Amino acid sequence: MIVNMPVNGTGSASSPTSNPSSNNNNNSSTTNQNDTNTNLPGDYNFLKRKFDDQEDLALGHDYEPIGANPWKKRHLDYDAGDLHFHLQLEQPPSNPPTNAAPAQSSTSFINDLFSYESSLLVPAVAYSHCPPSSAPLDDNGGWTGGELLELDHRYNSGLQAELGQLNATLPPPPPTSSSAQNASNHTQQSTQQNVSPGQNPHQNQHFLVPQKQRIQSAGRRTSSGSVSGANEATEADFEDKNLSWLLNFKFDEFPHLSPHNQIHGQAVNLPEGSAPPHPPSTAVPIATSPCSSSSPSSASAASASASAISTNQSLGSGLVDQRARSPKSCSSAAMPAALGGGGNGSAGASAAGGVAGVGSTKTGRKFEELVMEVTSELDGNDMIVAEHVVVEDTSSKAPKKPPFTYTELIEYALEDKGELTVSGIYQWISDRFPYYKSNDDRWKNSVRHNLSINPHFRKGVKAPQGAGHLWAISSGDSAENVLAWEHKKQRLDLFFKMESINRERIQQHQQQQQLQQHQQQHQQHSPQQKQHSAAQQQHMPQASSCMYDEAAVAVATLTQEMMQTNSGGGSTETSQQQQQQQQHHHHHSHQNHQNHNQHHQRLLPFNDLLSDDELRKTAGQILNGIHREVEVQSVNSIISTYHDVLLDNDYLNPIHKDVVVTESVLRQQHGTNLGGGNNNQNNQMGGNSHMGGGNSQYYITEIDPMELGIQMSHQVEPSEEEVLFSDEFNLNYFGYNPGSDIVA
DNA sequence: GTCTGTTTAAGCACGA
DNA sequence: TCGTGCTTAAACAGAC
Repeated sequence: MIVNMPVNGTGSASSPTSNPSSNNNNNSSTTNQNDTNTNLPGDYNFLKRKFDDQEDLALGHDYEPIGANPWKKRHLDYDAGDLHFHLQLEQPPSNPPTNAAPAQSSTSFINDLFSYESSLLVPAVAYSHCPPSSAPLDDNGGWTGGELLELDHRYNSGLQAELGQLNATLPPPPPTSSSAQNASNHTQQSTQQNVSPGQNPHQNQHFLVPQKQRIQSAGRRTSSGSVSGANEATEADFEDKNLSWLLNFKFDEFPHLSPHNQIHGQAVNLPEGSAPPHPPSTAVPIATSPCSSSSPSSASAASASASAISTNQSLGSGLVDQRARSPKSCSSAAMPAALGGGGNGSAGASAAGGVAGVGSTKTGRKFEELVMEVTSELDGNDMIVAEHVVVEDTSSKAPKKPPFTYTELIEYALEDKGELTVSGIYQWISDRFPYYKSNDDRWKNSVRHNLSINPHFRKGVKAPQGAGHLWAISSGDSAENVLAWEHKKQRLDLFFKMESINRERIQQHQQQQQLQQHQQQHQQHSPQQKQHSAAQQQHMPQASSCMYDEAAVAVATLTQEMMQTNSGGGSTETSQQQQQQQQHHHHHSHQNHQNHNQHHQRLLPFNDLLSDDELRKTAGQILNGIHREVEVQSVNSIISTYHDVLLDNDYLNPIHKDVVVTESVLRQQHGTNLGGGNNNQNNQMGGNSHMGGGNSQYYITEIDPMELGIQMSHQVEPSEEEVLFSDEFNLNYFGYNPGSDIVA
């Protein structure tokens, strides 16, 4: 729909392709200079460059003209009809037109996960019961295009609820002796290969920094001299990164909350004789969703566990029929029909694929209820998730194919470097994705192919040396592309960050195993202690011998990080300290549960989150406010951090229009005055002096006005030049329905 | 010969 | 079933 936002009638009209960052022309060169790849840990500057949409102009190169950009479509379709209030959880630009790129902070880690729903994590091979100690642990294949799309489709729905539940989990308990023993053989080896001692997630946040070679990019973007020290420490991580954990990582439903636990049937029941670790929990093990299997039937056979594992083994790694393991087909197969897991295509329902339970709100439960349930069940159930977890042996696996298309990989590279030769693109990709380090050059052909056929990429001038040309991103980035890029940036960001968490988890697990081994060795010299240990193990729930679930551990890490951040101390506990805390917590559960519950209530933003319905209602109010041209109060013109958004701000209260526009994903568009009038009013869109020219400024959003309860003032059959649906997305979504236009 | 860039084609997955 | 998006493969030509 189009919301008429009357603007100051002065100023020059800008082209429809102008976007909030379009007035950054004068700064582009400066930005480039400042962005000379001085990548520091946690520096995602290259991810921000998308917002310098005029940057190409600053290059001074002549690019081949481009035509229509089919590239956009795919990345916008999934947003149709969904509120994009996830942006509230990010860091809105302090000055949207010029600083549209959200700054990364330590809390962006959380924000990213709030921006995604947990269900983007792909089904895990889980055990319906604790596997035998010798049970092989394996991952279930590589990233696929389908998984990539799955990430997209799961982008917008139900994230608050899931994250609330995510946060309700705690760090994993220390493994029992048996579990440590069982896991030590395979995991220790894997962790030795996958973990650089001493790493922590924060160190890993500079994963985007090229490890070996900084590609010179024709002077505009120089090599980074900052690549040293910490970067070297992560080189092994690059070499050994294995993302299978993320592939195998999904909450089919949340143990505490899903009202549909029963539909998982035996798959979610603890093995007979193994009491739930924390009765009277309703918790179930991480739902088994053996989507690794190429056979939907096997996937739906939630019996999972061993069979699924063996299937995974057979699948092996690498290029094994990735399409057959598309999470879509997989998840849909695995998803119980009882969940009404329809959801074809639409963003809101897309999450249903395999994420069934995820959309807690989709199941008719208010988010607050879920939060209450989470917080209430924290007592005694904190460890549940962590006790039904799986650690995979990823040591022997070849790198998985990243869940990004070639187009995206190229785009990332070009966004990072501005412009690259083909070989530079090769290098950039292979530096960051070990999958492409292989000698197999077929993927290079695909890269070249994509460069050629995709108008999003433009061939620039000849490379200074050698054959080939410099390639760059098309300068035709409009506002919607900025949004699409924001999404993709988050995906990439999340991709690496979750990987970082995984490494941390493995490291902790290794330390725990070593500790357990040490204890066992000590016990061997003390029969009495050994006997005591045996007795302890006898009383230990069988589930405790299960491996840690990567999801749970990752979530626990998230929670820890959040807690630490919220505590304000900024203290960075070592893994051992955290481990000790976990142990302490485990052993003093009752008291600590209470404390922890309070801790959660104090630190976690559950009570500040709104349900989907409420969000939509709120959005409707906001947009109605815009529509009615009520002067919106300025409360916080800058929402800078996660805390601001979730803890300090009440976005039910009136906020500045700038914020509204940003958070409502309104896109600037210029057009003729559809509704007439109101052009003289000042909408206080400060900084957008380029707008106007006698024409109204409109904002386009994906929000369905009818869904928001916005009454159409009247319906106008727009003339050809009045059609503001300039992009393919809107054409597809609104179908030229003039009733979708909101005019003032 | 190798690299680069273009073009065509086939196949698969997915959604409408 | 069809259209679309993506991947992969292959052929070809030009530049180095």
